[in-house]
Amino acid sequence: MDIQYALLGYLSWQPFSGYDLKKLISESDLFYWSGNNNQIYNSLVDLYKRGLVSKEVQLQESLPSKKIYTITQEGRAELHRQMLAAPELPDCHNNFLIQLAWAGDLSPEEIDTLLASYEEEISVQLRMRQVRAGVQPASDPGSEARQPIPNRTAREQYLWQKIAENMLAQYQHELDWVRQVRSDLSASTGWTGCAWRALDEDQS
Amino acid sequence: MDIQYALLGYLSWQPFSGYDLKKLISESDLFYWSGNNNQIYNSLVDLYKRGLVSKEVQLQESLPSKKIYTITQEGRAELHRQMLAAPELPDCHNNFLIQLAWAGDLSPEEIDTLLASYEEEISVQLRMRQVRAGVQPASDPGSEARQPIPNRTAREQYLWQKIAENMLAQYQHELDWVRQVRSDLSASTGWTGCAWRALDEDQS
DNA sequence: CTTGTCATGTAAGAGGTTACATGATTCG
DNA sequence: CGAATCATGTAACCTCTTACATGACAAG
Repeated sequence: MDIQYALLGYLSWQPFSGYDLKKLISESDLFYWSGNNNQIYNSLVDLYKRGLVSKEVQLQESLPSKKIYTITQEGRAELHRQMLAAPELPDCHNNFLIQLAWAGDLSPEEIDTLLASYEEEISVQLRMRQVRAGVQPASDPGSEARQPIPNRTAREQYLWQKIAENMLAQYQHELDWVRQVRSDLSASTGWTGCAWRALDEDQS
Repeated sequence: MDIQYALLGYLSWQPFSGYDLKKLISESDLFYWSGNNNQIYNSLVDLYKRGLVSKEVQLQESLPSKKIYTITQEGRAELHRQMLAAPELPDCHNNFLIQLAWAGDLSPEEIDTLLASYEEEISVQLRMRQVRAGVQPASDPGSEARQPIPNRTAREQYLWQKIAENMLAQYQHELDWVRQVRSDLSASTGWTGCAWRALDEDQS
């Protein structure tokens, strides 16, 4: 349950409703999230049961009533405990690599088409995330980087920036990798269209 | 269900038992896997129901009987269809980044301890995977790179090598990143132990 | 005498996804 | 008139993880 940790983290800044938290999490690239609310509302109920947050219902005229959650002392203690926990290794589920692993029997053209569409997807994703992270393409002066919650400490801002850089660099690396694989493969079919095929048939 | 795809992939090489497949998958770094067998045996049953593999029971004296699975024509067709499917984006679950996101209130020493233990874990993992992938530390002539199934085509071998490089590079990048963050943070507490603290208290 | 290998499975539970449900209001 | 926003939730489902179960044999 790492979504709970994220919820508790946001609530350590200020009280929020479930709806607010949903938006914060869906707008942030840090939290991989299915996009549906069920998990957040259930987690909040659970946090409440465990006494880590308190709840206050705000009635609104002609709008559904809000539930404002506030972090408790126990919540802050739990958050602090989690902060110091032994770090986990990242686990990356890259289905494309699995797909590629068995793609050796495809024709060079088919493989290249596959790699090209992966390259395109990664590059779109990278650009999207760059924009959201406030990386501007050197021109385009308008549109400031989004700053959802200001007034954080300098160290915290530094950490958030480094986290964003980490994730962007991963997409960048993936893009460089796929481009390199494509150029390798096209180079080797380039010299000798049948060199690969000859090798292949040699061993099969 | 990407484990099924991997199973079908291995079975496209040659027939295997569930136990064999379990070992292949657990020894390979490509497939993130909980380490338990349930998923594999169930997936094989499912593949069998869908007619993608056939099954043959081999009785052995004084050993449990084996079930040897062989890929069918429909299985090969399905594998080929999956090969050409639209690639998915990688989804990386890096819990450490989430942990770090809320660690801004820790003391510089506590953050560095946290980063140091992450660095250690990544570096251990990287070395382990380098060894398994056959990357030798320039000395140490013995111990060849493991080659579970030889007789693959040259293109396939190239792809598997690139896949391994991709994953190693990701760990390497993670290691570089955490080292850079550590040196940044220690540098800024170095010049002025209280510069950070002053900034922090300014804004809180 | 305990641990590991061979070889298969069941059962329970945690976790996450998809879809459905409500109902007023505002914007194009 | 249809779609999006605000705001919360339920129910069914699928996947994955954890733990348990068997039973002979070999190695330290």
